[in-house]
Amino acid sequence: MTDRAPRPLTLRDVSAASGVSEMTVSRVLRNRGDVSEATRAKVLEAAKTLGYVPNQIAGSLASQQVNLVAVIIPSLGNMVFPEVLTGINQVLEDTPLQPVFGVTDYMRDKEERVLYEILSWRPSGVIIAGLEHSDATRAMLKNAAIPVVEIMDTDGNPVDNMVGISHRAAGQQMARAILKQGYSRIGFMGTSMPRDHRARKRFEGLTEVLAKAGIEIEARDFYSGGSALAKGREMTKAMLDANPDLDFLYYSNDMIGAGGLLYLFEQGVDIPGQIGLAGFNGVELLDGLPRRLATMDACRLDIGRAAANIILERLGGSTEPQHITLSPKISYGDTLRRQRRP
Amino acid sequence: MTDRAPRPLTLRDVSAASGVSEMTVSRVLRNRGDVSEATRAKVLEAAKTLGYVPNQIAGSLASQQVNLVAVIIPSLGNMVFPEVLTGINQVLEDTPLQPVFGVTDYMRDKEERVLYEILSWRPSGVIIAGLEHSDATRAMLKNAAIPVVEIMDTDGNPVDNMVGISHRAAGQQMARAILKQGYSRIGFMGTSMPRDHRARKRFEGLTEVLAKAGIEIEARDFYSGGSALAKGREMTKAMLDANPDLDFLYYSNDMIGAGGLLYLFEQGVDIPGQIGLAGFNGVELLDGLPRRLATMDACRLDIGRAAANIILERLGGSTEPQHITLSPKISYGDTLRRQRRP
DNA sequence: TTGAAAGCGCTAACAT
DNA sequence: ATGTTAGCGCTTTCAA
Repeated sequence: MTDRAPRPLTLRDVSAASGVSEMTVSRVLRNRGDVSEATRAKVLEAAKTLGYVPNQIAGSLASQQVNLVAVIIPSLGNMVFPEVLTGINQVLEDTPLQPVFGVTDYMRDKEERVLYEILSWRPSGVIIAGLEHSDATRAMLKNAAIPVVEIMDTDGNPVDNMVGISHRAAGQQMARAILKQGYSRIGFMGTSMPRDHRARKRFEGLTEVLAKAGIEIEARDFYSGGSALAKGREMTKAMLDANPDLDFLYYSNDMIGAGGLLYLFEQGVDIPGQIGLAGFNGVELLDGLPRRLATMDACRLDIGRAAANIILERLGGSTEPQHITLSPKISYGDTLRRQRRP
Repeated sequence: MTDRAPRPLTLRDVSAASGVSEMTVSRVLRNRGDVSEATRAKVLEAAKTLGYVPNQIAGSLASQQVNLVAVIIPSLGNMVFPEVLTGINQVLEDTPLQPVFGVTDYMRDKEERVLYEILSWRPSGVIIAGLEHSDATRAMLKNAAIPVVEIMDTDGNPVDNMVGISHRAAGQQMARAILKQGYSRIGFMGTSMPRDHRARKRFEGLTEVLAKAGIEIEARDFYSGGSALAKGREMTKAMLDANPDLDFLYYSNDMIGAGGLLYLFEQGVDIPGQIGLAGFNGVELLDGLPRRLATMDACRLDIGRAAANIILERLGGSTEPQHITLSPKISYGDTLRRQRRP
């Protein structure tokens, strides 16, 4: 094993090794400006044999350009945000931009700290989940003088750009579908995350439409921690034991919905005849359950891609803030479309 | 809405606003050196009202210290790596260090590119998945002269530190458990990822031990893409249709195992009497299935935490490379321990 | 306890 | 096509 380099190599080293000025070395390494093929080859050769890696810190300071895009998300704990990140990655892959992630754990003050830290790297853009932020956070976003995209949710006023779905509309849409299928005694189960504004908005959208039809949620329950699948099972059992007349269960995510589905399936309950079910997110995973759970796609990959594209366009000179609302479709699966009764 | 700042604020601005030298402002903002309470207050006040955010680019260049830890992983497509990231995050949270992620999609050349890009930020340490890298990648890791931790896998020679489990041993251990329970006609299903060295090593460990007992895998099948749960179902059906005498199915991950389990459960197959099953990863999700699938914990969170701690220790002065092998335990669940036959 | 000077490694701008 | 100069915004080092 070779010894570790005591001091990282600099342009000066490559310059010395190749007999070319630092400036020209820099030009070669960045493919900028006219450089003769001969010197070009010399420089590349020297850089490679030395194992030179450019110092972006110095480069960014000098050029006043930082090829970083800050991405701030609440959690890595389910597949939702990793998928968004994948979308962002896909788009940025072919550009000089690199994503840098920060995780807030759904906490406003942590969001503030993370944003502050990440802004201190002077990124070229920010992608941040949600529209609800502290005043300080909004102020930082505005003062940063860089493109900002707020993602996931479009029910609110963005600082700059936004792309997502309307979770309120999603809840409403689901309520209409439920009513149309003739269900009327409805239970709700979700995570107890007071900070999850999107789940809250879906719930509000649901209850709004139901209320207009004179219907109220008859039971609700919340959980936190543990295996979502197991929780879905337990909560479903408990809710139906306590409210045997329910004919529809709306879950705030597909995993607990899947748990409920498995439980009811094992009990031999007629789905969707006696009880209908729906979740949210459109996780690919569901395609292996005994029944396909009704759900709604949260457009995670598309949101990530769109957000990254907005950043690129804004950096490319476009100046109009973009507000993109994607339209998730209900996927009825096998648990929402009631058999027609004779 | 206020206008956007045309030029980001600098220390100079805070200095001017507070009537204190740049140097002292810098000291206050970093809590370094002795500063009188009076000036301290003045500076903080000025910084806050201006909305000053320090420039780490400049700071890092001047101090030759970059509080970044590079984290290079193959994928965000399942929960394995997000969980590792969570572990890393947890540990780094209370330190000045920030993780920066890069994704390789299980491709060596992409790993090389990503590492090069990320090293150009001069991070203080690198955490990278796996032990199999291109020569260029290994050379960069060595030359970087920073602590490197290779994670997940300990079957091989690390550049510097490593922490993970032996996937070969995991496969062996599972083989022994399978044999001990009296199974002998074994099928294997996994992802067709030639680059997933860890899955390969588990498979090799399995076949080694079986071979010593004079047993060969009787059927194997691989998939790529699509819903793992659905694939598990399909593949299981196909494999058993073609090989009805199999009495054990080993899956390279829990999701396809869960699919197989659901299928067999619906078919009324006696599990684990007629057929035993096992997966790998120990995903929490499994706790809601009709039977608990046998599996092995991949220690993802622990690996992330240990890796981050190693980085901290090495940066703190410790100089001994650490090689940590965690020991996953088989979780027998309900699908591996055969009922005793009378 | 505070300030002044020098320089981190690179690139923009201007020579040649 | 190549080189020179100045300076990015901060911190280290030294002086007061």
